[in-house]
Amino acid sequence: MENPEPDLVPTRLAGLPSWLITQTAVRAGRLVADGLAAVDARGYHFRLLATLDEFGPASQAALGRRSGIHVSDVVAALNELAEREFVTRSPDPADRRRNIVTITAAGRRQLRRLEKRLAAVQDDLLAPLSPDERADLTRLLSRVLAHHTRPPV
Amino acid sequence: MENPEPDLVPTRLAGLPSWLITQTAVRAGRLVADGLAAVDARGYHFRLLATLDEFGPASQAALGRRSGIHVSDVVAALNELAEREFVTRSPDPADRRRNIVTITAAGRRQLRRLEKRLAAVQDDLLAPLSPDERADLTRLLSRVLAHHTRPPV
DNA sequence: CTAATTTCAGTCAAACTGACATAC
DNA sequence: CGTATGTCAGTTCGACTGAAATTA
Repeated sequence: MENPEPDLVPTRLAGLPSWLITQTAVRAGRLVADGLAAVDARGYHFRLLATLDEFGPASQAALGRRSGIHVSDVVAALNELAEREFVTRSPDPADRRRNIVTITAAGRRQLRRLEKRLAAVQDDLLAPLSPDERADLTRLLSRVLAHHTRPPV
Repeated sequence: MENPEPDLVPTRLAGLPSWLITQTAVRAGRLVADGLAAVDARGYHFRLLATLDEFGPASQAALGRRSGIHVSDVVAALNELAEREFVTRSPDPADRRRNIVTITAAGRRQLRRLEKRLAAVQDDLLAPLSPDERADLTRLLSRVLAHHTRPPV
């Protein structure tokens, strides 16, 4: 019982930027989820693996701040990643509250698979746009997003 | 325990269009939800009221197709709207499977309130963009969205 | 004492799934 | 018969909330 194709879409919706953004995000999210599901992963996994690979080992709290994932969700996602041995958790001797999370070699291989999938997704998602238009869209969205992301103190 | 401000965001995320779109959508969704919550409404309410106002009375199934809301969610949202007397449901004499849903005068007043709120939200959301840039963004998103919305047969 | 970290057990809105009864 | 409609109960993902235990 999937959502059927739309009839006429009300112009009050179709012209509303917030609606365009959230609806496009629904489509983007589906493409991403499908792409990652083929490798038995989801968005949080990519975000955490990419963050670990780019910044190196980190505490769960730091990981959450960098990836934009809530700390409590970091716990759950890391459980899943650790179970598949894509990351390891070890206590920080310098601060016994912390876990130091490290990406493994298998985790890096998985990350490469996820990146490959995601590159294909971007191409699919932005299919109707020329390279210049894709750059425009990226630039505009980056500015909007930055404006709504108060800088870290 | 809200999500803290981001540290450095990994460039692998920050440059990914799918990530920009979904993250911007998170911000947009928050602004919309907050704006509508002030009038004790949510997104589904606006979408249904706007659809009813624009196309007139309709069955729940047609309403779902036009607003992009799943039929089963239309049921729940209409329950909420009917309880506040913003819409009425009456059986269709010509097809006894159907309910004919109609917006009431109070519903139209509520819709006007919601539209006012949403106009302010758009302005807030797109604050860093010039009018031309806003139009560019809207145009680009419309094209992407249209491409991923197969036309009704 | 306050603050940060990890963890757990929830909530929430939006989208979706599966099933059922009823009517066309 | 197959299909459309309305309804209900349940799930999923991402984001968030509140609280507890531990340690700095």
